[in-house]
Amino acid sequence: MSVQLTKGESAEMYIKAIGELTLEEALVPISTLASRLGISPVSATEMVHRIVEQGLVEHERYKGVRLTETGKRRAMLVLRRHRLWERFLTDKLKLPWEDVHDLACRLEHAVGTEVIDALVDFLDEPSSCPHGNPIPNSEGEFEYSDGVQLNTLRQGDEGVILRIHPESRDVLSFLAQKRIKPGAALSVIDVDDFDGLLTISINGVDQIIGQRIASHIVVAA
Amino acid sequence: MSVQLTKGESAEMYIKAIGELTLEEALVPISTLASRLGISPVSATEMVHRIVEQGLVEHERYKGVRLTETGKRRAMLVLRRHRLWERFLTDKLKLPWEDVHDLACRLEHAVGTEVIDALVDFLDEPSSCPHGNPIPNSEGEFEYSDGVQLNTLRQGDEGVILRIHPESRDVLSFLAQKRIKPGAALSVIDVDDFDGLLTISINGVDQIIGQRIASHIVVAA
DNA sequence: CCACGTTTATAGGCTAGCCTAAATAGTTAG
DNA sequence: CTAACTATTTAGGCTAGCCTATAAACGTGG
Ligand SMILES: [Mn+2]
Ligand SMILES: [Mn+2]
Ligand SMILES: [Mn+2]
Ligand SMILES: [Mn+2]
Repeated sequence: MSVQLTKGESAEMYIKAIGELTLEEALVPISTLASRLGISPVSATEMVHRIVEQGLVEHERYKGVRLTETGKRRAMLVLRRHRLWERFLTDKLKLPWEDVHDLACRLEHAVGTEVIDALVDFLDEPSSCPHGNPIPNSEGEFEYSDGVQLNTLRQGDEGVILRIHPESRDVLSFLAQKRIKPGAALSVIDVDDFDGLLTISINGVDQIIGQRIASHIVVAA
Repeated sequence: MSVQLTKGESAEMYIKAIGELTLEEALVPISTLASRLGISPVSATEMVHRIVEQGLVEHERYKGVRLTETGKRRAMLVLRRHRLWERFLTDKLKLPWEDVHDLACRLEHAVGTEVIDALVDFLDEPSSCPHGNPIPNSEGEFEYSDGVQLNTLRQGDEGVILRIHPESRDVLSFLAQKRIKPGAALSVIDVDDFDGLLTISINGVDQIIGQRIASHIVVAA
């Protein structure tokens, strides 16, 4: 009769986070990981030791962590589940763009391949999440299309928004409110000399946004 | 940025199980609960104390447990989520009848009202799970249509299968294999004098089934 | 009415994940 | 080359959920 409750969702969140942070730096400091997960550095270190034991990551002392091949595959499969659930929640259930990220973060741990494969069929093999990030295939492989962070653009530059990365509820609801989404064309009207505030024209409207938020917006190169 | 992992799935499983077992006896002995959940009686007793503290159940010493109003509502909402996910998994994802119960048992804890309400719309407000059990409404209310357990029928009795209850992977795959599902008409050809083996005619085929499995099959009165 | 079986409690233990405070080790800028 | 800063470890603690072994309390059949 036994029912079996999950355990080990944490490990999945750790490797997923490492996978996402690896896009920025090859070696992720445990402190960065800890703050991303909202966990104390001490606890993060403990958990890192556990997942090192499990062969999911390598740790270079005082430098940071890196996923092993196994770990990378596992992490990408979590990301796959996450992004597929996001597609389902937005496309089929019509839930708000800014809500689905957190909801998918719960669902991503609940069920495995059987459901996910069926979900892929049901959704007609989508290639990206609603926020523009690519969905890894069943082997955990995927490619990011080339793009640059909006905060690196200068006055006069133009481009189309490719994706929002990394995703978080705060960032997404801020952007939803300003109607800034993947697919939108934009041009940089001005970049402030002091704080780097960007004045951009998007959907025919001028908006002023800061460096922090701009770093989450990836624009086609 | 904190991520928040669930905890408390166990409590949901306990109250759900109590809710289901209450159909048979008003006061559920902790031992019954324990064996249903595949947990030791000592651990089940501990957990019962915790959910008593939380006001979800009442415990009559040496008799058993009973859901409080709050507990009943909560339990029925878990059941609601469970049965809705089952419908989704069978109707939309085309997953096997006998697989969806266990899968839904994972999904039922993952997300709350926002997703479930949207799911109800998406599924066009289904009234029962694929195994014939009614889906409680958003207040946790529902009604079982009248029915009797197949093992209480005698030779010559006829009826239509209403539902399978209680559900479990073993029971469902056994029945799937024998193509015994809700909606099917059956008649009792014979009841064995010694072990109560039932010979039934269903879908034009004769089948012999035991008392244990027959007790999971509810037939229209 | 009392012995036997069931139910509950007690005692002692375990793992996963989290925490803080304080000590120590490594890196790097000046 | 060392002080300051950062990264990690150590120590000590906590909760939720599980476990086994053993003891005590209860309730009922004969
Ligand atoms: Mn998650
Ligand atoms: Mn996304
Ligand atoms: Mn469950
Ligand atoms: Mn069902």
